[in-house]
Amino acid sequence: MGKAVGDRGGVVPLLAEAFRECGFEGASLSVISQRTGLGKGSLYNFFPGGKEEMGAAVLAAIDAWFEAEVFAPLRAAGDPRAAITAMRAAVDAYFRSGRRVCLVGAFALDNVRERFPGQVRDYFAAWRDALAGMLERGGVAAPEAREAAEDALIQVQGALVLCRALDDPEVFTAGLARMEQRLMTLL
Amino acid sequence: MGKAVGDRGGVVPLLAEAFRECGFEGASLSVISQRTGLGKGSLYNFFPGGKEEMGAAVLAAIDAWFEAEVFAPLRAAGDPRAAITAMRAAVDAYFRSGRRVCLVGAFALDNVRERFPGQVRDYFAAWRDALAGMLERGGVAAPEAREAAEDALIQVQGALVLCRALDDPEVFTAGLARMEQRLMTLL
DNA sequence: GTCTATAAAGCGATAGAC
DNA sequence: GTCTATCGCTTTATAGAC
Repeated sequence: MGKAVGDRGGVVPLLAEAFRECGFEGASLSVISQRTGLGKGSLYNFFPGGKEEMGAAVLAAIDAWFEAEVFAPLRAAGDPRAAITAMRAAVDAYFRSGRRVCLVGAFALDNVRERFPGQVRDYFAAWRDALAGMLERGGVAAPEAREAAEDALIQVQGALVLCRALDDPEVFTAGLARMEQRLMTLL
Repeated sequence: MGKAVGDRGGVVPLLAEAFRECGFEGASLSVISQRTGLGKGSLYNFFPGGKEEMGAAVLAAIDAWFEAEVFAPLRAAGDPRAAITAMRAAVDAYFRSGRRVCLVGAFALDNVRERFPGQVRDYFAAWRDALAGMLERGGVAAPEAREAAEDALIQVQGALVLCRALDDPEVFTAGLARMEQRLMTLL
């Protein structure tokens, strides 16, 4: 049984958790119905496009969160070293120190990716570009900044995979620490 | 339509490709039937346990390949630097420069993981331990060797995720190169 | 050993009462 | 706006002919 949620905006976070924990295909409408406390009729009232629209809404919400909490701060002027530490803290909090999966990364590996190719790509591209831009403002040359940004994203995603596979949260925490340290040495 | 394969051993690679390209849930029996050219009756003759047994057989085959081509060479005595280069080459070839997904990593992110927890964990643990042991023989202290090994695995898995998400094979190639370089600087 | 036919269950999605 | 009932389809798995 799930919570009672009044509007579409309140449903999206529950959908996101369902997709994260069960996978997009594994989160059937009956699972979603149980978790949200809403009947299928209500779900289709909020999302006439069905699961496809639910997935798109969840990806949009994730992108909006990162835009506000991670990308925008990176783009804002400010101490680069402080920005890196803030990014690390936000990422660690969001992924609950590795206990939470990155839905966008999971979609990318799965063939669910082919249903939301633009949203998956844009999420990572926006993150990479925001981080690379910040590094450039900190004095790093453009090609090196871009490579370092890609490397940081790889570190986050890889740490999530290995952390889940080994079932060891420390793997994620240590990986994030190395990511932060490597970015710091560039500045 | 698929190839005609005579025995169970010949079917497993086709199953692996089906799971990689469609995901474990997305690779339905009808898809598998088409790709292997075998009817459902034949498939259940080879794998009485159904998809569960197919998944386990594929994971076992992947583990066997890496055991022979990656883990064992790492455990064998020999020049550590040459061993690192050989590992990089084997990994790059196996994942087809990023165009192929790591099924074990995909299972780890998806909740399919809960169906094969031991096999997913053992694959990464064996890789990490073989690599860490090789680094130790090269003179790296045990804790640093283990961390470097975990970091290398993170690099591979993260590069596969980002490469797929951005649809850019160069992301994988560059990530592997950084992995190799970082391991080299330890020796 | 391989096939076709079929069973039983679950899926996403819809209709219509309230 | 929310529910229940139901549609049509696909799923995994089995049975039985050959």
